[in-house]
Amino acid sequence: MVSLQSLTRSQLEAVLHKDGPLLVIAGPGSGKTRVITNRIAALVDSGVKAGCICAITFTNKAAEQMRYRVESMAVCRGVHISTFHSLCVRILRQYGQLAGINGNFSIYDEADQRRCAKHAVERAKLDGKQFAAAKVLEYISKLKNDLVSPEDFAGSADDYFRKCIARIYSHYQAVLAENNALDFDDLLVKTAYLLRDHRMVMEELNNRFRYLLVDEYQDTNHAQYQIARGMSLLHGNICVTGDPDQSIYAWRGADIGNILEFELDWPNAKVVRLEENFRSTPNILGVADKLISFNTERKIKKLVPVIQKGCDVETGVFEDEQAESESVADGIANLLKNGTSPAEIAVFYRVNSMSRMLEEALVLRQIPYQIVRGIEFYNRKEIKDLLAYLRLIANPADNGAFLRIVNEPARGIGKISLERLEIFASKHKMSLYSAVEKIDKIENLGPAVRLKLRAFAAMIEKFKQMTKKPVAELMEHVFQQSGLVDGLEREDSQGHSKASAVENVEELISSARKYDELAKDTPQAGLVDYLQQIALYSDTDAYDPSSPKVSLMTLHAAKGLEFDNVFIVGLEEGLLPHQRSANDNRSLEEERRLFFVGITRARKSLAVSMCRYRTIHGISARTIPSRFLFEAGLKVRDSEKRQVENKINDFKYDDADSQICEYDDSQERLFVKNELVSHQKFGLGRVQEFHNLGENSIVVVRFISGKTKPLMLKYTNLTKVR
DNA sequence: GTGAATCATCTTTTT
DNA sequence: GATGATTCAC
Repeated sequence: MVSLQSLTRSQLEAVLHKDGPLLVIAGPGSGKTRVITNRIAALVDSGVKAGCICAITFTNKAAEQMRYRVESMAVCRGVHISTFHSLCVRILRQYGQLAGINGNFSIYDEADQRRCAKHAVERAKLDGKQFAAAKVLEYISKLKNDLVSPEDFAGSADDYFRKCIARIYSHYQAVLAENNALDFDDLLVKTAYLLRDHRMVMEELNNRFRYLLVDEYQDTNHAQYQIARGMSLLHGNICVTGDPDQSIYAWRGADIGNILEFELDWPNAKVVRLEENFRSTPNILGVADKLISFNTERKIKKLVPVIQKGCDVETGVFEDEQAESESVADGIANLLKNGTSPAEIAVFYRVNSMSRMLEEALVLRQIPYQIVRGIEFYNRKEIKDLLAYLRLIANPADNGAFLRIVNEPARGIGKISLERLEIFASKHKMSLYSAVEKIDKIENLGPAVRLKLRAFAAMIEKFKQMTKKPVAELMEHVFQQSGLVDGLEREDSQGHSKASAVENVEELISSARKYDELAKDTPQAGLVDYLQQIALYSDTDAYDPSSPKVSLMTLHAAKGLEFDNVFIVGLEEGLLPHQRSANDNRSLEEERRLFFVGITRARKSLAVSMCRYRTIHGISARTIPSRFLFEAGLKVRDSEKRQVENKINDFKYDDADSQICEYDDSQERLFVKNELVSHQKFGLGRVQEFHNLGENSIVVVRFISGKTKPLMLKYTNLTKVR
């Protein structure tokens, strides 16, 4: 335990507040983590049993880190620390039967969900093109996050589209139930309902966890809010920590209102504000502060710097992403040369696809890096295939798993045969797997296919007998016996075997071995538990703070982390703020917070950059500097070194003042919403937004093609149509 | 009926 | 540039 003397007065207040609701509004770098761990220690110190404390974090990784910190204080061993989703899995396995949930449920990932959604659209007899799976799922997910059931929604849906969605939603839930599967959102939804509808569950959980702690509370959605509330209803010992300015998950249903209205919900709540910043230099904080002040929906909060002045935030403008990447890599190489540890350097970007160029530049300079969530490990084909075998073994009702592997490796069981199997299964309301057991009753199947399907089922039955063995052993066995390994080792037409795929599977098996080791003494250990855990594991969790590597990650993944030196790339309109968020003010403010989060990760140095041209979807296009650069007061100037003298570029970004007078100030340069305009390349369009930023004014135009584009007035030839 | 090959489509962020 | 749907050759 850190000596209490080293805490500030407000930190101390939060640490020592024992009973009753507590809201900690903690700005970036304000020592929140320290407060949480010390508060847990203080609770245990005052006689609370460690097992009665439950801390909920946002990511598995955060849980792991907190577990590490808390358990390093020996008395605190036994505190329950997990994410909402893991906690829900545990609750559902224990109490799920009350809501008709079989304990060995599968957890469906995006691909499985898409399949179910398609199925649901079919059953609702609607057009799969008009109701694309991704769109439908997005809608359903929103409903679930708000705890709106299919019945509720069917009752309130008043237009055609919503009525259709309501039908699909209800079919979708039926499909999931048939597969004995829950999707990510269901984990929360079912738990919230369990707490609401079964007083016994609520009481038991309240008695078990006398103290509840929720971190990153600004990013909780309504379902999570209800779960947290239900779990502390009887004792009221709920402590939430977070920062409204760092809410970046509204798109996933996070409700910033949860934190803003905590005091309404718990009128006797104590509120502590941590506004001092022990992390960043005043230079960095100044930029963050200026930027975030452009947001209207916020509680005014100052960032009070504590540490001394450092160097200024650098802004680079580059020709294209290659030049940008090289400059970043050079900058990193320089830092390393001066003795900085690679673990203290990070590069952030808005979208995952932007990592490629950076990687190339780093590889070239032999700089070690780790990429947080690159091509996701658990999304690889070979991994999903093997896991699908295990899923089917654990949960024979899992049609998704069945379809994935019944012909993987190829066994000569084709689409048409499977269609017939599916028709039979749905007619008799059974799973595909049990339909195979009744295969003699199915008409229209060739004798060869019958034989093949029977052999497949026999193989799965054999695997089933091994489920008591350690997961790693079973996995190894399945990998060998299923024929997957042969498929991967066999050389393809170009003479390459998929050695890396085999390596990936080996990695999976060794991680299963680790699981067997760690879980062997817990009562729930086994195949089902393993699969349920792994389903919640994302590659974000692969980030290892102790390894001496430069970190590359999205701005979202950067939440909760800090580094001495930070690079943020791609400060361009359409990218940051992202195109799809530029339409309404709320998501624009979220983009601003996203940049804010990125900025405030940096302790000593921060460099942001943009490109004049960026290649998106194979086409290189002229970009517009992000409005956030101007808002943050960042001077955009050419970085001299890497500039290619290009006469075609009839403009320069440097020293904005020098070019104010490049165009006259007439009314021609002021636009209003819905005004008709014409662009020499894109044609006719209507003004959607106009941001009057002087010479940096931005017009967002929806063109006749249906595309909406942000344009920087000074570089575009936009004329009014009268 | 099966499996490979081509074509078309969409591409933000994540538990 | 990956994923799924469709086509095409066996």
